Amino acid sequence: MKKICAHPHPPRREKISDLTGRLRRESRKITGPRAAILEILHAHPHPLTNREILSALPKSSCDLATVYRSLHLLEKMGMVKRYHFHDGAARFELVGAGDNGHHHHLVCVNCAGVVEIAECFPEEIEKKIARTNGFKNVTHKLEFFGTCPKCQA
Amino acid sequence: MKKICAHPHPPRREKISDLTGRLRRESRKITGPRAAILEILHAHPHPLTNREILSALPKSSCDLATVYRSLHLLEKMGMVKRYHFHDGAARFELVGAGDNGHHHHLVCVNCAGVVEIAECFPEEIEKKIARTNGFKNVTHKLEFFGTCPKCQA
DNA sequence: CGCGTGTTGCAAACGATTTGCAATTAAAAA
DNA sequence: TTTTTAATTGCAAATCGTTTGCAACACGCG
Repeated sequence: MKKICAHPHPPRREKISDLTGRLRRESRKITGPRAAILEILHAHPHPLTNREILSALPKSSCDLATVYRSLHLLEKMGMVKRYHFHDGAARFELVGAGDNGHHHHLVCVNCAGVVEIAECFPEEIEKKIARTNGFKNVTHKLEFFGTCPKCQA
Repeated sequence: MKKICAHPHPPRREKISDLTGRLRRESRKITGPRAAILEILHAHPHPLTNREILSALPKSSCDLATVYRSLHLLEKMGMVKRYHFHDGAARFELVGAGDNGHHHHLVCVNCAGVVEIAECFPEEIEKKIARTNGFKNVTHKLEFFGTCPKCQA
């Protein structure tokens, strides 16, 4: 119920120094907690909850509130993306430098294991939907749910 | 920030008596609160939060906890479907009798107005995703977000 | 090295949702 | 219709994820 299933990974990765550089450029401080959080996000290429990040952090590096605040900041700067899976908790994943981070996941409803999915909702159809309804700046949230191989007992 | 935008509606509708019948068949009681909640869901063909349902109910028909419990029951019986839009609150929408209720929404990020969307994620691609990753019983959650005509100031 | 502003820890506040329990009531049984 | 019984409700307290006020603190510029 807690393990992570198989998950092939895209090659986009960014050096930690690049990450901190982005922070510095916006006159934000590179504090201990932030550096540690970036390390964790960098090491776990899956959406993580605030609590998961906290417990992955070296021996009480910081307070849970700081994790929340850091992720807000990173999200506002476009460095992480927020996801919502089955439970109520928000999850965050690092976004590559050039990358806009838009992609989807296939989540196991049993063990919560995550696989990144390359496929996306067809752009032309999304445009048509926007046009038909007179909406602007239309985007989408899309996640797949199912039972992973290991959990098909 | 609170009004509902335009929203064409599919013809699927079910008589209240059919709804209560479904309850009765599972030896659940047709109580005042439940009947009232079904009325509201039937009258508002959009996903509603528990709180919205409560305040739409005739003059304190019941407690908020009862709304929560009723919607859990209805969800478990497959009579309503749960959605998550931008804010943290769950929203529920009645599911037609034959219908499995699977459809998506286009939500205005400004006024929270909702439009039902007929389009769905291509089934063959979903099947391919499931096959490729060895997952079973794969479904998806898909919602569109954008700015509705009225909110494009 | 000292200062000023961005940051943090802590605890309290919050909003959504859940739950224990005793009182209530719809529906089956008599 | 009355009785019986199990489902249901109200209320308040408990949870959970998340946010925030505030005083203490620490980057990093000069």
